[in-house]
Amino acid sequence: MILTTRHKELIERIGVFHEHKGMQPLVGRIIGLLLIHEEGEVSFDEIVEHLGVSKSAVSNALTFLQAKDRCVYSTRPGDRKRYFALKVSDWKKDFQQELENIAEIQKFIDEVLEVRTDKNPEFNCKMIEFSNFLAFFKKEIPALFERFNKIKA
Amino acid sequence: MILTTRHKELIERIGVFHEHKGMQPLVGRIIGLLLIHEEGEVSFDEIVEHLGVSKSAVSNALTFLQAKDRCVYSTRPGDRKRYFALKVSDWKKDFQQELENIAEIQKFIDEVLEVRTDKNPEFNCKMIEFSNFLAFFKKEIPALFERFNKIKA
DNA sequence: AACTTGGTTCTCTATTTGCAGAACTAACTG
DNA sequence: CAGTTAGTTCTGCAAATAGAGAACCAAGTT
Repeated sequence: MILTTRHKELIERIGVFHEHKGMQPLVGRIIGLLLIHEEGEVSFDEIVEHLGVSKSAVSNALTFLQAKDRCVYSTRPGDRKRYFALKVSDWKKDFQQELENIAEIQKFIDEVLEVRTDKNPEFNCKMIEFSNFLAFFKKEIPALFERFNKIKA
Repeated sequence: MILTTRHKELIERIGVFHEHKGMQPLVGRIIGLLLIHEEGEVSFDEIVEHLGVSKSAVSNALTFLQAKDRCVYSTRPGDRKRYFALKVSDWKKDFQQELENIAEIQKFIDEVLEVRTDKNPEFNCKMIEFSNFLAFFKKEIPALFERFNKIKA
């Protein structure tokens, strides 16, 4: 597959988006490439060539993506190459994970409430409300997916 | 206010939590301190002392927090010091912002769909479903807050 | 006007990060 | 078993980051 300027530019933007989420640059670029590549499966050296980076960098980035369960490879009979693909099927799981992650702050809020005195009841009150909201939010996550499945059907 | 080991350890953990979100270390620690400090308002040099860091580092971190609208300071008559506090009142806005941020990926998904051929319809199909879900999710965010307000009342 | 206080800005440095390139391994190939 | 292919691991470096410390500024004090 030949990448146009538009493809390349989109890969870069997907890359920086993921950088903002804390991923290292190349990891984000690879996600972009795997999203854009028409076959969805891209060999190791295609990644090296399309992104113009070293084999070592690609190897490390792919190891990371696989460890995070965001990427898998398949092989073909009579071909030693590995063909890497995103686990797009898992987007629900991933998204749910992200939602749960941002609600993680509740643990800290609750710990903070344990150690706080009642010198500033207004502050404490706000924190309690936030904690309650986060608890509510966590409970709502599965319901959200159910409602989506319902309207889709 | 005297910080116990438990306080300090909690501040550190809140710090690393925020580091994982891409903030620089000291910024996360300051958030922790402002959460834990019983008055909720902490002077510049109290921050310096409690966290054992330089004035310059604190100055930069506070500038950042204020720019991100996560922190404000107030002053007191006859006292030149600034007393810094988290904008805890804004937690709803902040949380909503975070939710919208993670749904930002939809823009990229849609752009990707524009440039993809139909060589892998299964892949495309998954992506379309994901995009639909994200659109649904964005619409649901305000409703979520409304429902919370209702059960709270 | 010199001194203090409260904070900012500038310069420099230690650490960390992200990657290149080379050396290496493992499996196949002639 | 020498050579190729596919990818990994190791070593080293350039750039980015985070923060220290000093110089600095602005406002009040003596």
